[in-house]
Amino acid sequence: MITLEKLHDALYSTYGTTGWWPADSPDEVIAGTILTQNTSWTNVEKAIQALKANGPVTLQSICSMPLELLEAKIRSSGFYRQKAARLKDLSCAILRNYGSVESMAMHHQDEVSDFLKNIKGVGQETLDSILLYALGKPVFVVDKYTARIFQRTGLMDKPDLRSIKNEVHSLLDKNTDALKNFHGMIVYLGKDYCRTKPLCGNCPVNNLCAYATNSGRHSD
DNA sequence: AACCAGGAGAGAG
DNA sequence: CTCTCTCATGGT
Repeated sequence: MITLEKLHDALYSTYGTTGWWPADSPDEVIAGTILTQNTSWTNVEKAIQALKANGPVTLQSICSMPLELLEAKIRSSGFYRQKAARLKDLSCAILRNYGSVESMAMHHQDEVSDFLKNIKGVGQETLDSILLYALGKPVFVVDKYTARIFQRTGLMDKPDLRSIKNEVHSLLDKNTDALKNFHGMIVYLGKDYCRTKPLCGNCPVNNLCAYATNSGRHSD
């Protein structure tokens, strides 16, 4: 019988401190949250490199960039027309309302959430990723892998967003760094062992890789 | 060469 | 509220 704490500790003994989210600044985190939607991180990295070609990625530079140029730069991340329009709108909206990511971070979580939720392109996971990784709010980010792992390890019968969050929040309290790293370790688990090696023969964390991907599934 | 990647929104039932 | 379709590139 696995517990959430055991899962967390098993991951930690393998991955330790991951340093997730990889970005030079909170502004770059926000760009990344849009670009990575249903897209592999390697494709996102290329887009971010292109954005960085003439200086750091800032909301200001994205907001003032011509849409066509932004589309061209982020093309490698897929869905580039949608993403370019949404990323530009989001960047301008944050600047208009708060002036900067730093001053947005000083507002209360609920207020910022209400603001972001009403922007097209910001769904649940993107919202939580911005809250946690760009603003430092204590929110656990639940992605596809997380739900699968929680279900297939037997941690939960039918994991839904709310119950996953509740359990993790009660384990890690409001420890922002721990919340960042738990999600980071789950990303690493999927990235390192569950994509190119579907059978996950040498997964370092007991049988967890088999649970983290659609390939090599047992039963749902 | 099909299949999928850290999703989100619009429309239908 | 729960499906289903669409958006699109790049790696395996």
